[in-house]
Amino acid sequence: MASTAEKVERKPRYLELADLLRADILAGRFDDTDGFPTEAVLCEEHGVSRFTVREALRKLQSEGLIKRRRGSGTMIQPASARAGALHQPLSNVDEILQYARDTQFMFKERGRVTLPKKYAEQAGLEISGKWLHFSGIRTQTHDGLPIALTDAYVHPELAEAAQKIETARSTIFQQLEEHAGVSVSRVTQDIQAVAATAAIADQLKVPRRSPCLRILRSYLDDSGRAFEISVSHHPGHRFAYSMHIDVDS
Amino acid sequence: MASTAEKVERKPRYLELADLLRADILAGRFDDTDGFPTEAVLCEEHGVSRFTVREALRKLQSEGLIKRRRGSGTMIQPASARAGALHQPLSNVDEILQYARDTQFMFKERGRVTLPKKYAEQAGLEISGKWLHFSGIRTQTHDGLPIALTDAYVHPELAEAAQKIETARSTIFQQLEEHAGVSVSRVTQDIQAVAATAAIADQLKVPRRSPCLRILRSYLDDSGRAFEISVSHHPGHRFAYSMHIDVDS
DNA sequence: TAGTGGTCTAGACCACATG
DNA sequence: ATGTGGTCTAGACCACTAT
Repeated sequence: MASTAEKVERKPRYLELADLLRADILAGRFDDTDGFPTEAVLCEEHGVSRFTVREALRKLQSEGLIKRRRGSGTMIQPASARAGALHQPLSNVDEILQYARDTQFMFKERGRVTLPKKYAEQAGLEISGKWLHFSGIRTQTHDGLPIALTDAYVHPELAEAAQKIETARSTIFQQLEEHAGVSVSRVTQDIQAVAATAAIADQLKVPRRSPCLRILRSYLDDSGRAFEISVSHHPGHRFAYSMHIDVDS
Repeated sequence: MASTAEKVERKPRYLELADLLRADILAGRFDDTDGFPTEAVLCEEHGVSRFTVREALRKLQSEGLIKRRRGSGTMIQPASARAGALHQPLSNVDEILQYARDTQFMFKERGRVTLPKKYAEQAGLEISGKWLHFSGIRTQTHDGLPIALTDAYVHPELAEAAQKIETARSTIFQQLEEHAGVSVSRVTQDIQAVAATAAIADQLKVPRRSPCLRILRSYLDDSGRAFEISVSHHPGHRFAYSMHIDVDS
């Protein structure tokens, strides 16, 4: 029998609903009216239970799009307070990945090396095997000044799959997810202020020993193994790491 | 009538449960046995519904204490990767507040000033009125070396209530919550690498112009008003800002 | 196949904010 | 007084993992 009812949906309903509402918010579709709909309204409009609605709204809230208050209702969070020009806003998981997904680096492969000792220590890893090394630089579009210098290292066991990585395409961990069958389950970050070494200063076009923000990221899979380590240096004058956190209680 | 049944509990049950389980985890009470209990077990043991259990576990998960996988079960997240000694771990909202709640500063009141222009700009505020200024320093317990130099500014409208702040007690925003009737609803952070000025270098006991991590925090209330701004400088060598992020999807 | 956590329903009561 | 979101119950089915 030919199936007429398309059964394409694989996403949970609450995520579908969240996608819908997110699009509506970003399109400004609630700005004119009396604001954001009530839970009860959303239940009826979309024919789902309150649980599903609340899960969807929880997601949007964690993304900083909405704000909810008992008694008052749900309000759309203004995208304001983006004063400083050169900020890199990151709030939750999605955004930090977005940060990586939406930008493209030009990487170069640098061959296989042992993980630099200081990075391995800070990431809590034992030094083992030869990791595949990439390095790249990101520049601002309008003035061409570099804002990030990144070194990335791929776990020895994935190095083979990592050979297929195209340096002009998306991010490394994204391509690893595609080709090596791993998936990011957790990201850890260490942020520190360091003085630019000569090599870094030259590439970032800043004076030597000038302050740099160093971000060390570990990408962990389900089993907690770090399959990629990246170290980024950002010029202190041109880069601020910005984040917001909602208080739930 | 004398009430025999004590009605002390004000916290929701899922938070009580989360507190219980958190204490058990940190006490290592699940290390020996077969691991963390099942949802069903927790439901029965504590006489609550699955919803309550799941809310509690969601909390612990967001704190990075546990990790859950469909089919496998709930596992305690190893407290590993705490290699570097001087890390300040922050993961979610609660933890950033914890960070403030669990530590105590010794502040001094510095009188009323206009908000420094560069901080006001970065926080997206208009300069208005005289903010009450506090400053303080935090040192490591074991060697007495300073790891943070903080300047905090309280909104003019709350300055009166802020006069009552005891400089030896808990944090400023915590005391503001008590006495001024405001409550933190959101925290924004800007993290940047800067060179230590002479004054800062001297107090942090680091060479002048050495790299510092500068964290600018805005504490916002329900209506989105920043009622406190704080600026902390941390010595780059002795301080790393560490955070982890779980990927939900 | 059995058991886990993930999703979902249809109810209920409550604390809180607003008119 | 009404309506909001926050908490909570008692069920159910499903996707996934382990055995």
